[in-house]
Amino acid sequence: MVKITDVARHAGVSPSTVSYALSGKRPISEETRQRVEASIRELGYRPHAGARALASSRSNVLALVVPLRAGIHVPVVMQFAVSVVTAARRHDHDVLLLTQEEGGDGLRRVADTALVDALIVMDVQLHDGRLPLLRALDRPSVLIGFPAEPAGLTCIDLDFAAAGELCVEHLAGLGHRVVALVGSPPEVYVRGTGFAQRVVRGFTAAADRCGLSSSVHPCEAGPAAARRVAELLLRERPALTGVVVHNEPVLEPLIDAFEAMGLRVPGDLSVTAICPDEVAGRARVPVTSVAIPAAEVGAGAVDLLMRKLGGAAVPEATLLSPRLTVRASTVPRP
Amino acid sequence: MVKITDVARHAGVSPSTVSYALSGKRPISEETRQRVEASIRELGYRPHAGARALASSRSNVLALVVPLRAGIHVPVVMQFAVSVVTAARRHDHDVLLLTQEEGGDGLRRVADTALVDALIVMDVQLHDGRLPLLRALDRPSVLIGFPAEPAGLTCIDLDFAAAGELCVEHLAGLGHRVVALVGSPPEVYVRGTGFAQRVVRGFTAAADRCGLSSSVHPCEAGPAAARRVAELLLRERPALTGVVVHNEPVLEPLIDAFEAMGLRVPGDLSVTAICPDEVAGRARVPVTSVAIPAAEVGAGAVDLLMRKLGGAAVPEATLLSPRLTVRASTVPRP
DNA sequence: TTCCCCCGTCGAAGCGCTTCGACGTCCTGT
DNA sequence: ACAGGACGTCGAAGCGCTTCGACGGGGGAA
Repeated sequence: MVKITDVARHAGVSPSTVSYALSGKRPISEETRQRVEASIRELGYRPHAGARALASSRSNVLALVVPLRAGIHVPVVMQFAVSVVTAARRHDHDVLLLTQEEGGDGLRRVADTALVDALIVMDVQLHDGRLPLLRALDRPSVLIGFPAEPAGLTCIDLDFAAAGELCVEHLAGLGHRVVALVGSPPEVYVRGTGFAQRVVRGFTAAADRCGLSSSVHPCEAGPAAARRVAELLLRERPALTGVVVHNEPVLEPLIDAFEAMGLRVPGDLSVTAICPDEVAGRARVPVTSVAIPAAEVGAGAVDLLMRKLGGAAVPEATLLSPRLTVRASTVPRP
Repeated sequence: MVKITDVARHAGVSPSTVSYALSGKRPISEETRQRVEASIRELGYRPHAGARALASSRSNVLALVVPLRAGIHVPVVMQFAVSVVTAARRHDHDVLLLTQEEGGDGLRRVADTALVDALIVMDVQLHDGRLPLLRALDRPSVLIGFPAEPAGLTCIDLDFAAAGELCVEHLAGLGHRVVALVGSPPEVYVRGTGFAQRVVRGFTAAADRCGLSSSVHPCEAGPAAARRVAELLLRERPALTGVVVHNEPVLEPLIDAFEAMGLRVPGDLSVTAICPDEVAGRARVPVTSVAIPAAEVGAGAVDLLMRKLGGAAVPEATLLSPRLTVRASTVPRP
């Protein structure tokens, strides 16, 4: 293994000079830097990560905790993860993968052993057991998602309330007067998943503001549940012409159910969804939707973390504005 | 930060004794170990990962390279990743996440900087550009998937040839005499994805062996392509009664297409697939299938790596036996 | 009883890097 | 012309841990 002293000898300088040439933490003459860089290339020098971490107390590694639980859309998680890795690499950092399973212990372990400099936690619950730990840890962290009490933490996420509003406003703008939200399974609300509740709030608020008649309907996964909800809507809200779906696996079955009941989409019913673009795009009728900007959120989380590691103050809450993509599933009210 | 010398002082022993008590690399009296452990607990000692890595030249971190490319089923990748992390934790190791995007450079970087002790590479192509690098690296690695020339490497995967055979044998056992394989998109074969070709080999070999009439049909993703293949099969192989599908996204559309053309599954046509259980299970007709044992493969890869790190010799090729789950889509030939 | 060897422990020497203080040298302002 | 800086470099002191050789004491074999 070639080490910094080898490079130093080869370039005719001291090890500290090599270090400074590499880090830029002190001025080094152009000529010396050239020589050092040439030696590094020639010898194929690679600084030893462990030694570096020990001396600098910086590992240049971030921890990423990914969720495993049911009900979360795996491809989106993957997009997050990939964008986090990509963004981290831009800042010369690597990413250590932790599973939710390990819980708080995993976080504490990688933080306490100085394996990582900072942490990103996905899928935060409203009353997440890891929150006290994250507050107490001596390393910076960023949450993807918002807990009930985000004070003292740094959080980033799509602005789900605004997403809910945006869908309603889009429908209202098309002249729809009676709208319904088909939401996540009941247990998601019970569990206290913040974003689901925030969608409901945004949906309801916007409907009230726009003077629409609105209702909210949690829905299990699967075609059977979709059919039940469709029947219920048809029966109890016959004037319904606008539907917002916040429940990926149910989107297609729900549209199928409507059609099976003689309601054409978008002819009789305009449908908009909050879901990944791929889900919206590949449905039988491409669905007007607000996408989860996974890549943006991931990159944003890394940027926040880097700023914190740099000692900068960052906002506690970062809400990404939703963007609505109009597709074939929404039309003006007949 | 509490360090090993603090523990040593607190327990009234030398730092080396603490180290040995922790690692077990030298005998330590029961009584001393007790005392050391008590001190560790009391002080909340956590060994510094970087220092440990530097002194022992072992980071206890594995690299995992995940693919990003189109055409691979994301949930399966995630299952791999999670099972790798879980298995690694059982061996007191952590997992560093790398994306395919970084290519060979990423592998070289984490290996050369001693950030990781060993590497797991997913989605290996038949003529993968990273193979020479992996062979040259001074750290052990395990490939998930088989390249054309696996000599000198350690590989693990589902035995796709056997999976193809198993599907055929299942159909043959039910009395079917004319079978077809609906495979991956043509580019997958062109790209040289080993497992796709191995399925074809197994399928053809078993059909020949069983005296069946067989044919192979690559197929693009999407319902349109599925319909085309269905029509082609109906037209050119009217006696067809058994189909093997090795193409997740096409499975459902294909069945839909058959039904739309008046062919009932399994009444007229028995269908079996090589795909994740969730895909097979959630289809309109639950499909008899051979699953990708992602968790097994991931855990197996980690085990191989640990053995290699321990200095043991391991087989170059590990093929996991396919298991066929019979569901509603296959019945005896009428 | 004597010799050996093993058990359990210690001290010290690094592992490879960063960083701090120090020290020339050369430039600039007055 | 000279003090005061800024610049560029060096040496040495660690960062916290593992590991190697050494050593005293006790037990078994002869």
